[in-house]
Amino acid sequence: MSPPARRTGRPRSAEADRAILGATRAALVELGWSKLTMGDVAARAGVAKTTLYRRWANKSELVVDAVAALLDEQLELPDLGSLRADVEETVLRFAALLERPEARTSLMAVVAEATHDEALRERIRTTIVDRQKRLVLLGRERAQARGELPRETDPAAAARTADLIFDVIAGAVVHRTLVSADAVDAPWARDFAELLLSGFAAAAGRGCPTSAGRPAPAQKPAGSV
Amino acid sequence: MSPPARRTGRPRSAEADRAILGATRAALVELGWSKLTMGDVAARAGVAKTTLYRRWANKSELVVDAVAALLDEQLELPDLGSLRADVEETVLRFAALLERPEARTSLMAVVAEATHDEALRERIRTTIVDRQKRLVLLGRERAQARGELPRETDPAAAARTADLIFDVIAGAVVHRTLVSADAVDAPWARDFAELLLSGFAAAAGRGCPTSAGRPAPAQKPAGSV
DNA sequence: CAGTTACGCTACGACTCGTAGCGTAAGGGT
DNA sequence: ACCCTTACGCTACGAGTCGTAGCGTAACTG
Repeated sequence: MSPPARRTGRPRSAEADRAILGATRAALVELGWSKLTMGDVAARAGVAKTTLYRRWANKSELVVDAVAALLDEQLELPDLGSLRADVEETVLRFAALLERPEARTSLMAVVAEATHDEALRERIRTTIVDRQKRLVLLGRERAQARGELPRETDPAAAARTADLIFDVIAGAVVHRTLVSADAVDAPWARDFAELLLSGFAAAAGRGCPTSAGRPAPAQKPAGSV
Repeated sequence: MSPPARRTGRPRSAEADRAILGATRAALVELGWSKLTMGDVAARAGVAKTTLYRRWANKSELVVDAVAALLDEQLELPDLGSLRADVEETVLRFAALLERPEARTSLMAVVAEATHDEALRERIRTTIVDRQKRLVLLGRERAQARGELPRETDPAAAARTADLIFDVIAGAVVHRTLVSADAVDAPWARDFAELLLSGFAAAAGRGCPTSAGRPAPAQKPAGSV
């Protein structure tokens, strides 16, 4: 995207970049995705509409970048001394981010567009998904250092598990917030962390899975997961 | 929605209703959400554009109804004899549904619109969310009958747990499919069910969280991948 | 200073939206 | 049968958006 080329000519205005992304977020707050127009963003940013099109091919790509910047600013992994506490806090922070109108309205819209736009899908993957997956990897590292989780022997299985955890956490919070339209509050985060750490039986009010009333179901052969 | 009124005059054509919803789904497959136009749907359905607007105020409401019909057709709870198997199968069925282009592209788009449209949010809640939550309630009933889950004493807590499970399952599948853009296949469903039933420790290795021991060959330092 | 690239501005055709107005089709009440 | 009411198809329309082209000017490089 930024080949070493372009050493000559007038450089692009970094000021304009910031103004445009800021204007995009402001417009998302007021108008939402569907009523946001390129012309409006340009006017807010004090820039010509053509300048937008020189940098982004369409509305979707512009909004992806605006949202990615927001995520990077806001999401950090807490270190509260236990896996459970870190999960709860991360869930709450992510939920707080989704409270922002510009995040709510655009995240889903961009994903929707991406369902029939391969280039946009790739941009989301690199700009948002991969960037946030590091939180899971880091959290696992810390939990392992604390002895809360075993260290995996199979790196491929470990990567699969990390992806799974990422989708479960991010997916649950997004679904609760945007689809079910319910609040992600402290009690919910606590229940959710409990479910993640101990599974169904615990979430239903108990400790270990084997105490659920009958012997735990047959396990898979070693080496899986 | 259908007040006892309107007993006089020409009745609305049920044929037109079906044609319109069918045309909407077909258009979603070919064009996706953003390029779908009311005029195009009308043409496909063989009706006048004004007929669409007499029934739905805008594109979002039309698509919500088209998708809700699709969900009702497709989602049933399997009964395979164990909670684990039922969860896996439900995950796979839901994923198969999300493979359909008309479902992928419109579910997210409609949710995005709903973030700044209270009426649409309500329509989604009653038309989609509440309808599918029954799957969770039914699944729990069966698991309790089999002795796989304890019966809750507190109905309020039980309801909270059911909502939680619903968001976790639906959210994880949607996120995996549409955001991470990875396949929800049998191995993933198996890992996911394992996580839901037994929690982190099981997904990362085995047994109860307290047994997290296991000799740990020092793995890569932080920040890999 | 010459070459190159970015910027602001204006204008434009193509398209979609959602509505209004009209004449016609299809039922119900008496 | 007759009117009344409502739905339908059709056409036309103003408003708004999209994305691009063309122009003159600004900024930076060697």
